[in-house]
Amino acid sequence: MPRPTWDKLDSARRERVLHAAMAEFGRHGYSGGSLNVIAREAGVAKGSLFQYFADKFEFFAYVAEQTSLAIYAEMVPHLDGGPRAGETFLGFFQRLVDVWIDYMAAHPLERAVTAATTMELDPQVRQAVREPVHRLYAQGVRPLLEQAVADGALAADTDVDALLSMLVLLLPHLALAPFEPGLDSALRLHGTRGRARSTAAHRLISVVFAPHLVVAP
Amino acid sequence: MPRPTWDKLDSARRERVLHAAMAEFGRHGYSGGSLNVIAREAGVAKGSLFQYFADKFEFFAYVAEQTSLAIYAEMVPHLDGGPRAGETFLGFFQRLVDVWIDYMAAHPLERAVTAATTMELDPQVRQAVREPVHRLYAQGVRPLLEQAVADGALAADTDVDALLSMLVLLLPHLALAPFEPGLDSALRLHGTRGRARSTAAHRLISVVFAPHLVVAP
DNA sequence: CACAAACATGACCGGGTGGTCATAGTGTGA
DNA sequence: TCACACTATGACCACCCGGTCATGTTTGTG
Repeated sequence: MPRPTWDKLDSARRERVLHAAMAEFGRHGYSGGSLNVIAREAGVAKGSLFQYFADKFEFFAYVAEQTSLAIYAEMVPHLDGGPRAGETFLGFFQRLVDVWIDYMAAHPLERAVTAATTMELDPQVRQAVREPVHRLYAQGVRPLLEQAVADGALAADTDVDALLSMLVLLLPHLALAPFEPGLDSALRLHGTRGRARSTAAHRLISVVFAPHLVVAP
Repeated sequence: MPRPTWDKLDSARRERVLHAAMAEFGRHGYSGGSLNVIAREAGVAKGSLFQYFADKFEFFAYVAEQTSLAIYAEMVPHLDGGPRAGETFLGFFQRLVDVWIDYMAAHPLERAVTAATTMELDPQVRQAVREPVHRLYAQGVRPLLEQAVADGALAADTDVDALLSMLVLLLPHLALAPFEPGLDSALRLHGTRGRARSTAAHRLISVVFAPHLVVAP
């Protein structure tokens, strides 16, 4: 909820401010990000920032939301059709994540902001920033899940809301994982030789070991 | 590397300082944590903190390392024997994670510090704090991996170092996941009906969907 | 007891923070 | 040309930060 002034702003100026804010908040997160730095880098007086946003939190929340929207806009074309002909539901989501990862690779600024919001420690800030993301998921992903349930690809008793919440939490981690030093594709994680059935933590563990297991558990 | 004074300290006082530091750093992370608050909560003059540690970073690194050591000490008895008779290597690690999760449930302070270090944004701080953890893994977990390779439980061409690095990155997330609001066990993630083979991201996705998939991909 | 070494203390420092506000500038419509 | 609403600006505010240091206290030792 930026002030009306923000929308009436000269777009070049608005872009400069947004860009500087993404860079600063992306580097240092919400509490560590400095409004002084943002104003300086954007070539704008600090006072101006408070003409656009009520306070630092609203500013950060706006930056986070805009970033989510930008990513979402990139995903929409791939969401639209649902699974392609002959594509499994799982394969469909795998493809979506690949698209997201490619986007992250091409947009370091958006990636940094995503990381900053994902890594946010303060529960209040984290939740407030996750809420609009949740809305986007509810709009773009929820119908896909419901369709999958209707098609029989997902179990009829699937708790769609719970599944949606989990996706909101997990997918950013997945999209960011390839850019974590030490977790890159050089680890030869492609291909699997094993499988496991167990609790959630167990299955995540199996993900780690799958490419290395000779004997299926 | 705390100053010598720290070790010669009255243990009650030392414990108060450590406790206050874990609480504060656990809540607000490294950059957000306040030495003033720590000193006040510990009932100690701020100047004293600088008699024990050279600066804030060394202090934080020490707190993080002590927390890792405390957790590690709890795990040692379960690491010692390696897999039990009849236990698969994967099942063994699954059991370790369960132990870790139980520990986290019983020790919110250690859990908060783990979260703060895991969520740390600054790459330098994150890496510096992860290094001693890596050493612990190299000491406690690496032999298990090597043994598994020798036993044929893991593929002979397994890159043990890479696998170790990945475990250092992933396991804390797994241990913390059950305490993330919205990711709790109420999601009925136990039991699985499907399996998938694909890239790392794909397999993580399969973890999300496994309990819900009716038809194996 | 005397002396010294070690330690605890909190006032103090420079600097950075989010946020405010009086002022100056700008654009618009009559 | 004037008047008015709007916006850009940066000096300024109170506050908090990590870190220092002179001082007083405690402790160990001969």
